Amino acid sequence: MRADAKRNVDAVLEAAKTAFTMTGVHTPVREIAAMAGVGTGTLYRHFPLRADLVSAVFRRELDACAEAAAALASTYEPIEALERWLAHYVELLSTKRGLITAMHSDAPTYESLTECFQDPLRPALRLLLDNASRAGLIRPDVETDDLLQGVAALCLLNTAQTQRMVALLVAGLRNAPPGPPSTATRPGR
Amino acid sequence: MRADAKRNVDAVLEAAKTAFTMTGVHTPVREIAAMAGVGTGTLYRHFPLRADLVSAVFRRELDACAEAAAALASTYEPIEALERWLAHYVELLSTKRGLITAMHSDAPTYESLTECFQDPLRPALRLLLDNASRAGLIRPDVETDDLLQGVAALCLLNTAQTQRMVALLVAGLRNAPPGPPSTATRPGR
Amino acid sequence: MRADAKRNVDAVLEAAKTAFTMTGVHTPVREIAAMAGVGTGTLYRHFPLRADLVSAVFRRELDACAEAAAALASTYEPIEALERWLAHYVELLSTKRGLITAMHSDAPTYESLTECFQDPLRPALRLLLDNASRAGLIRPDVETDDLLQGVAALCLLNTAQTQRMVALLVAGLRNAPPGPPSTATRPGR
Amino acid sequence: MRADAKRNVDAVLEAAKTAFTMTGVHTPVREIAAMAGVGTGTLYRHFPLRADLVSAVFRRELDACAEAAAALASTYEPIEALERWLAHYVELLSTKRGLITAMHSDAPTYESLTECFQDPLRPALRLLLDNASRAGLIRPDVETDDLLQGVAALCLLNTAQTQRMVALLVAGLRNAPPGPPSTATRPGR
DNA sequence: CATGAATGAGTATTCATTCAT
DNA sequence: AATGAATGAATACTCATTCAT
Repeated sequence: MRADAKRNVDAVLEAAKTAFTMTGVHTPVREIAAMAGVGTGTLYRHFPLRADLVSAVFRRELDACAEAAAALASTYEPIEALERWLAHYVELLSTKRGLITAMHSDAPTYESLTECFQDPLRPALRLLLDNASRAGLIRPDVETDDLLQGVAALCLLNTAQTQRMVALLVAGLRNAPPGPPSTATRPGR
Repeated sequence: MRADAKRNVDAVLEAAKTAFTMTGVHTPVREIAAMAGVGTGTLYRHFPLRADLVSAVFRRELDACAEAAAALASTYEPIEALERWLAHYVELLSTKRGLITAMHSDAPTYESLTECFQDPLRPALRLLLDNASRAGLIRPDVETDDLLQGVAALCLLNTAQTQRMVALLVAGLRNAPPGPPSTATRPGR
Repeated sequence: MRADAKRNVDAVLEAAKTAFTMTGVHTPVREIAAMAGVGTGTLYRHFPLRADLVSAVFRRELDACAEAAAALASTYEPIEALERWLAHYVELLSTKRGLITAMHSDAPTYESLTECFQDPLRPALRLLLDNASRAGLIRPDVETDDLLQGVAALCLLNTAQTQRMVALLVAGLRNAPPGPPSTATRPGR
Repeated sequence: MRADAKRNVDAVLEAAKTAFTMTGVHTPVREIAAMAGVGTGTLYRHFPLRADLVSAVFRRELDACAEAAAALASTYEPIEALERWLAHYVELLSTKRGLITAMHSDAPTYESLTECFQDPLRPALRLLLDNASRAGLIRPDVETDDLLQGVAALCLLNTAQTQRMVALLVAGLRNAPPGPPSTATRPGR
């Protein structure tokens, strides 16, 4: 990549980050381009889809969130590690205005968005889930994607509600430990 | 209400119902009016706000869902009644994915929507929650609105995922079973 | 006219008067009808054109203004009588929001408006002009309609400006007395 | 400015000029754009506000009118120069009747319009007024803006009427000729 | 006579995306 | 590669006027 191209990409990324914070991920392309001091064409060249730009902007945070999992896993007990990581995840999503809505909009521009966010985080959550599961603290049959997307959806709620609902979800994870007790408590399932 | 007016209102309601299912709640006014065979002015006369139309369309389903609570409560055990009712609720919402995001969009048009949906259902869920709570089967500190909105948010997932997540939520609702793991790690929760 | 019809007309007139003061002469028909407690159809029956309603509302003021001319003529000197009457006229027009604009709009509804206003006032101004003219105080060749419409147009300006311009007009009326002096001062005209 | 952009601007200006003459300044944006053979977006890019377009269209005429003042001032006697310039001004406005009412409509779109028109003409009229005033031919206390706007308002009348009224205004401007009638009746005016 | 329901034309403005320069 | 000009579809909402009830 040529030096000037790189410079442009960086400028766009910077501008988009600000714009997303101020106006949300729906901020018009022109506005972002203007802030970055580039033409819209340039922006499109590097980020053909809005989702590309969005995920690029949040890439660092995403990676940091993913990486945090290992540290948490080695510091806290499985359940607490999971809870703390989900809190990270919730905060990551909740502070991005319009992000959750965009993820569930049917606009083709945002189509790949969910995957972009899910991909780097999947192994992280998998690790935490496996730890807890191996320790017999949670049911073993939970799909990471269910949780990743479910929690993301819950981020539509206000912060306090989201936190309460996520806590409930975690409690639900634990309430059905593998083995006879589970079967006993919830017959017919 | 004049006979012809009534006829028009019904036609609009019918058209809107179809439209909302096909194209979502964002369907242009003109289109709905055309489907109903009326002028846009007529539609506006009866439903000045988009939210009015949306809630009118779903009013019947909402009421039916709300009424179902009592019957379920007297037929099934508290937890099962709750689960079955939530299943109703999920089914009600699942066909209306655009609706959920509309509710959380910041568009002023949809501002009153959350309340319109919550209002008739709140007492219904409250009843079921109280029953289970009084029987000591679930924790007593759950807000109906949290659950109503939380489950609604989860309806953004695909059907299977939604069902799994809602099941998890219900599991989380249930009192932490007496036993070392849960009580020990998270006392007072 | 039947008693109830008369009642309706009065109610409409009353409502329109208020409406015109509050919102200007452009106030929607429906609003006026609603204020009067009648249907729009009723309003249209009695005042098919907006101009009909407007002039009906101001009829009394118009007549009062017209009648004032005789009194002024017999109380003041010709010029002062004229000035005072024009001040009346200006006030009559200036306080009617949107009236002047309506008079000059090309909307067919307002087409007859200028005439409605001019008609009753023409003789009044004619009287005053003739008095001054006969006394040799103003040039004798001034058309009442020119002045009526010219002053009306000047009412588009703000109050102070209107007054200054009307004063200038009156001064202009006087500056060209019939006879040799006039010819001398403005050769070539 | 790119060649193609320039071409478009010119086309729009041309189209708008025609449109304003034919249909008035209210002519729909779409129509003007269509006449110019450009998209509405293009029109908006160059003239974000309707007032921008209007003043751009008349800019040339306005400037020409303003410039004429100096020539007239050096060719004719003060009063005649003034009269001739006002005739220019009247001619300029007479074809733009909708414009005058637009200027006084309370529509925010046209808010800046009065200033746009007044600004370039103010110095021109000032010059002529000062010349006449210094020569003792007219009263010295006349505001340019009063006259500019007053004459504009009078342009709402038909051509002949406008001319007569403007002539009257000019007559009013002239110092009250020495003589009993005027001086006696209205001393100090 | 009165009512008020129905009609539906009319328009500004935004913005994603393309493509000529 | 970059630019940014051009495109033009898409949509809500108002209100005068008519006419069925």
